[in-house]
Amino acid sequence: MTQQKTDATSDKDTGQEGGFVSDYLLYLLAAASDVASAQFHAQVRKAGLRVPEWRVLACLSDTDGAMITQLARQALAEQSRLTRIIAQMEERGLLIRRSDPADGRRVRVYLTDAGRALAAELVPQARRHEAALMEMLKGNEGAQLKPALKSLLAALDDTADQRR
Amino acid sequence: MTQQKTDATSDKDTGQEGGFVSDYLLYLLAAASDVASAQFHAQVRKAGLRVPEWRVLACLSDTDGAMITQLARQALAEQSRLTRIIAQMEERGLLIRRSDPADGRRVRVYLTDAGRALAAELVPQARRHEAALMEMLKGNEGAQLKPALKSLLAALDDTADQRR
DNA sequence: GTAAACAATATGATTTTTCATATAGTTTCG
DNA sequence: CGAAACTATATGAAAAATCATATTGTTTAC
Repeated sequence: MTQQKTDATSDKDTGQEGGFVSDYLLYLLAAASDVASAQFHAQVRKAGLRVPEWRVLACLSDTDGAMITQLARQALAEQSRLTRIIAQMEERGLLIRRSDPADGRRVRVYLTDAGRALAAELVPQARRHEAALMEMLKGNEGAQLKPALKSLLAALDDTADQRR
Repeated sequence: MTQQKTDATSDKDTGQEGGFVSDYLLYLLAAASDVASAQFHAQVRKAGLRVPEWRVLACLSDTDGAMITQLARQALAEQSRLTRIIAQMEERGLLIRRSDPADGRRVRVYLTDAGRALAAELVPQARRHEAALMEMLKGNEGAQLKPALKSLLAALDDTADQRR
């Protein structure tokens, strides 16, 4: 019991000897996401953005004129959170909001030149960082990672049509 | 079907047509983690725990007597956050804190019977949920997911020995 | 045309999380 | 031994995120 051993379980290890957690899919996903993102998120903050802001920027650079709700889904954030993030980014001049002429409830969001410039700086950084990660993986089973993740997402999207 | 589609980008789709984001590793990881965890996290909350509390419980059921800092790493939470979570869980009678006789700075955390009972209820639920997920993946490339994630984590742990 | 149902965004109050730093205990080294 | 450097946890203040609900605009069905 209580492996109080200040020995084998030494100070430094993270404790993943082989219990439940270290082989549990949801842990592996969360840990991988956390650890893999950490370095790049530091770059994001150096560029003066918070993580959710970077996500919005990236989404908009893909799909300009998206609506708040769309952005919330894509950027993995809550709607009310997105509303405020968009407001702050608008104040900073990164984007503008325009109500959709076809449906006044909708707010469409467009990058400004400043926003596009920032995206043009960060997206390539993201690509380079991703390339470095992929480089670490080539050869290993890690090479399968992206297809495997897409497969999981596809399977889940099919099933749980709750959120739509 | 009020398909209010202001054109190609219709209402329901998440907008991942094929831009940068939808093929970006860090997005895939974060999204997969989010979506895959959502259902189970709902069960966790029904059991009266918040997600970080569940994580602590699971880690302790693997490694009883862990210290706060260890738990923070394993449960993917900040140290100061962990301190408070542990305090709250102690108040609820799920665990107890004992200062390590060998090193008075360290606080070792042990599950109580109540804590162990709750873990004995939730861990099997987690296993079943995981099994259901794996079931969805068998056949596809998704089957490679766990090895691929482990490979990524291993590669990153090797590199960034920052946090240790 | 209008009330009911619905949909998209906004907002106030609260809870959760982080950040910086304080406190307490330990080790190193002269 | 004792000061400096270090390590583990705690804590106050601030920032971020969430929840419930309000507000505004649109569609449906009579």
